Amino acid sequence: MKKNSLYKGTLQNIILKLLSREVKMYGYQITQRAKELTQGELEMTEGALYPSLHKLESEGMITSEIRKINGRDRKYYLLTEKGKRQQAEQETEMKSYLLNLQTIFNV
Amino acid sequence: MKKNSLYKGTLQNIILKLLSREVKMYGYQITQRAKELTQGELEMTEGALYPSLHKLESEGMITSEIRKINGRDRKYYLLTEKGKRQQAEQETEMKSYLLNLQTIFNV
DNA sequence: CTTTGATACATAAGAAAATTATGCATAAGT
DNA sequence: ACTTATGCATAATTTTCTTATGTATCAAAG
Repeated sequence: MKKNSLYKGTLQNIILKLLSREVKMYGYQITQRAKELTQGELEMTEGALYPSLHKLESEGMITSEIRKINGRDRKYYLLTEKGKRQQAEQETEMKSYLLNLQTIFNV
Repeated sequence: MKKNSLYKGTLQNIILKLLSREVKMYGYQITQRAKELTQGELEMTEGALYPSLHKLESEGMITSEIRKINGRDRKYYLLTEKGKRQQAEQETEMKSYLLNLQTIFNV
């Protein structure tokens, strides 16, 4: 992600979380959603996003389907059952991680 | 750090924060403090910690002084003025980062 | 009295995960 | 015609870790 290198290591977790809140999403949409939610602070780069999506798919966490929208192809991704379990697990870790950082930074 | 790869990218920030709360600290002490504050969840590895400290020193963010304690050498590190400014800046970024993740994960 | 675990620092090799750069293609606005 | 936004993809490089290894002191245990 651009701008703030703190996000390093959180990309996969964020992708799974965003997917868990929708039936399906496509790559570009994920970048825009992340940007909206963070007031423009989190700008996912394509070079990080797409390889990460491919990895998740190869691991069976998500599946894809291509739809032609307005004459253009979009590749939608959706969580598998395995991906849903993984997402729940990673969300637990994320919450613990956030609490730990709050402790260290006395927020 | 061991266990949870979410911490990737936060090491330098955490080191500076811990140093900002003490007059000085040595490497091993930093690992123990981090572990305490996170109930054992954050275990900094030496292979990540020491190179990071050396980098911070080479950048003028911290200085070091060796003290012989109980017949053994300890290398204490302390923030420079530049390091204090850097720490304050990074802490601001960290807080924004935490708020953004809380938004994404609706915590 | 020797071995183990904790303390203490350091570095090299390799892996993981990002950035940067590039490529292709369509649609909409100026 | 040109630029910006949309949309996906991959290669080269860099950053930042993990893992492994090395050195050394001290205390406790057997």
